[in-house]
Amino acid sequence: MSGIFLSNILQFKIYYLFLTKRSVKIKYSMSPRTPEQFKEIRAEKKAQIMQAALEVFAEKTFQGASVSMIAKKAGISKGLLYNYFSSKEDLLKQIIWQVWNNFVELFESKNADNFNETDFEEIIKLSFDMLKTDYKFWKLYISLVMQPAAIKFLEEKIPEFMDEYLNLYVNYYQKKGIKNPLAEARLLGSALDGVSLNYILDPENFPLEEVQRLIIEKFK
Amino acid sequence: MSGIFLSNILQFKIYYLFLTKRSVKIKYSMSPRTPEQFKEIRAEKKAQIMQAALEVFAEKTFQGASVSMIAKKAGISKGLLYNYFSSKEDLLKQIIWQVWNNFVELFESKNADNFNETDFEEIIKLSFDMLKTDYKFWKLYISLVMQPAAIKFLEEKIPEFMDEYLNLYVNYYQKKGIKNPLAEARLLGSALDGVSLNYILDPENFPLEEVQRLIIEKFK
Amino acid sequence: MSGIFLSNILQFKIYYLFLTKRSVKIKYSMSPRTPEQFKEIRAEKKAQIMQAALEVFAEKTFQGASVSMIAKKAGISKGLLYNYFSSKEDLLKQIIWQVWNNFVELFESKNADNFNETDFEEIIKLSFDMLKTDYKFWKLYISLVMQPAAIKFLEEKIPEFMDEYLNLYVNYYQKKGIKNPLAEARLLGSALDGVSLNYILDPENFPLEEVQRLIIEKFK
Amino acid sequence: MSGIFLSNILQFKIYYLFLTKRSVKIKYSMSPRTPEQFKEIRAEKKAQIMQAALEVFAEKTFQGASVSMIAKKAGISKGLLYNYFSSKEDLLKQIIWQVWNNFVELFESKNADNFNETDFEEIIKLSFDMLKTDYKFWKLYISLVMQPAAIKFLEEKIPEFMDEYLNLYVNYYQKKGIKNPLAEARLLGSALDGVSLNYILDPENFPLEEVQRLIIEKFK
DNA sequence: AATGAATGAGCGTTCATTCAT
DNA sequence: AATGAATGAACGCTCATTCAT
Repeated sequence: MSGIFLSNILQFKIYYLFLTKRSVKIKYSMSPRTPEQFKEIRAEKKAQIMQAALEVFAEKTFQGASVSMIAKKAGISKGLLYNYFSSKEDLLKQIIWQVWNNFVELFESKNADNFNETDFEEIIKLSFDMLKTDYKFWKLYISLVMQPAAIKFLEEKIPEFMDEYLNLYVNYYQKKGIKNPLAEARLLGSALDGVSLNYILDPENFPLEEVQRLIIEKFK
Repeated sequence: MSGIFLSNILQFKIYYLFLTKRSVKIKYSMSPRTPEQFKEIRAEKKAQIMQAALEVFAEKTFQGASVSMIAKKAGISKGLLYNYFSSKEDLLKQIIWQVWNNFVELFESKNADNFNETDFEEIIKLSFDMLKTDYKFWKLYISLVMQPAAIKFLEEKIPEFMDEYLNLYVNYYQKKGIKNPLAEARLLGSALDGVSLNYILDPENFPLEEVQRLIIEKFK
Repeated sequence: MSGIFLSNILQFKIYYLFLTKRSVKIKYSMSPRTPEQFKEIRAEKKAQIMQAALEVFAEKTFQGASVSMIAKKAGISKGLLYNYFSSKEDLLKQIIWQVWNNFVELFESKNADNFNETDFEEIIKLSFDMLKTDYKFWKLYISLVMQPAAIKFLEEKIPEFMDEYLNLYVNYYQKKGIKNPLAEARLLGSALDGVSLNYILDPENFPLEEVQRLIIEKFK
Repeated sequence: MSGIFLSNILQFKIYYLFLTKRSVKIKYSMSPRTPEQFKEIRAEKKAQIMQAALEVFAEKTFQGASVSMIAKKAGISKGLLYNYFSSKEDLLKQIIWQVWNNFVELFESKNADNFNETDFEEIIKLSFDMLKTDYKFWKLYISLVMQPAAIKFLEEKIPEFMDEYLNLYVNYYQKKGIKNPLAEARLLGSALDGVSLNYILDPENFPLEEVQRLIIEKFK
């Protein structure tokens, strides 16, 4: 596994919005529902459950969270949850994978060859921006993804993706003539992870702006 | 909370030794025991239980670990465990606090004024050395300390200690004329955290030596 | 209760046909339906559900069968099932009673006075024939009728019918001058039950033909 | 599967006594328990649970019986039941196998060569005697053993034992010069099964004595 | 100091049944 | 007539904790 799982959080934005924008209650017409309406209802309810589960898992640990708590937070009955997810573990798996797939998909769209200093600065800035704006989501996500239960699901996905991710930075540093580009890339990833973690744990006292400037200065 | 909880792991060494050196089975004479011997037996058994609990908690999460598992791993009966700890939560609390107290105590003995470049390099080297040598312990410790249940106990202790810890590095950077010494110190702490985390998660592929050199180069 | 509930299976033939002949999918015209057509649709769907339920009950036990399974096997929604049967127990009750009523009705039409040796031999032969030909149905039926839940419903019905059934054979043996006609009749019934059971449980190794001959030889 | 599973019930006597004789409450001394005492307590409690389970399974079906009911009937808590049996299914399995093993063990001790007419008559008489005396146990046992869940466990055991059982009677009839000894043996087994079943279902009206005489007369 | 039998609350999950559409 | 989302009670099972010995 590697540093990417905390840093480079930028890309989750879209998923996050997707996850949350639907939690508004929608009133349906009284006419018989079309299959499309059923699907829409299901999709919304599913997102609603996943959001609730993410919060409870983050606060209590996967093992410490009970299906009752999740159902209560989602405003549904315990039984209905099993209409959408085959088990508590399936619920976790779907949360993890959906986030991860969004992440990977977006990341793969980047072209490693064109990655220049401006891109670097921009991506760092955006990442820090995200961390600040979506503080609540990242707190949840980090809490979740650090748990053994979550890592279990991620472990099989990460290796294949890892090279590609590192390559972006390794190439970048190589082109800049840095001596040990891999170490440089791994340290950058680690630093981003560490910053994310420390900011999440103590957002009020962590000097995020200045640290961001320092990272750009030291790693650009 | 802050970056210190993962980085600067050096100081745990002594506690670690304390914790493990006693897990050797000792045979006692059959003659009537003195009160001192009783105390010693109690102390040893307690350490033995805590060590077992640390391992089980790390592997299974606090919530996922059962008292039965811990008792089994410690080689005692479930009932006896409650002779030493009033509850599972108390067991966790005592583990966390004992580690923490050892940490704080040792750290406070350092003199911030004498901290020079040689010390810096040395402390970083020692930290990385520890990470490598006591890999298993740190894996356990990090797994444990990242759990919400553990963080709950640490949260009340950390703030008072935080300033002192940061001061060491803030002073160091101040004396060196660095522009923003606090940001520099927090980034260093974060980087150390991130490195610890990434190395623990993938020790075989992480270029620890080179990353260590890079850190000294960038942060000295 | 008594031996009749397994033996003398001949009489179920008509009911069996009634139950199965309707499980063929029938296409209806799209023109507005007459009330009679509605009734017919209802009747057919009911038979279709009962057939599905019989199979699931037999395989899984009444308690082990779920309404979902039955609805699925019948090709309808769970909700619709409750349009035809007020509860799972009602479904079982209706299956049992319908089989039973067909059985009784047919049996009562026989005239005990005319029952001679030729009739005896014929009825035994027919019974064994049925057992072989409709093996699958009898397996289901026996599995179902041996369950406490089914016996509960049968228990109230049987006594009134018992005498009549036994009378057929008691009269027969009386006319033949057998010493204890009741015991003879009950042993015959028991033997037929036992044979049915054993054949159903192990059809490949049970020497049905020879056993049939033996029964005629010993009980005629 | 075959007829033996109901008939020839004689051999269970010892097990039955074993199962029931222990359900008397025993008071233990107040001194610390020796390991032997623990074992004894466990064995007794286990028998007590098995007896309760046999009764509930028989009345409600394996699937219809709940662990709560069994625990209640056994006078213990639900949790304790799992101290003795790893699952509800394990409980069923242990009941079935223990009965079965006792049965097989005793049966195998019989010598097929010495089996003469006196033995035959005696074994039939004893069987019928058992059925009458231990009516309650046989009712339970038959109800249990007819359930799919129980048959599942027996199925693997029976075939190897079947031949031996049949051989006893096949040899017997062969020596007597009967034409089709296998069919004769299977019919006898079936008749005994049927009689057991019918007697159990309606003990007050079934003419057990006379039927017994008839069987000896017809099958000796 | 030490055991392990015993409890009971709560877990994840299933399922008969209802109901809005 | 027909659907399937929704409920809630009860299921099998686990486990932190207690207690007699």
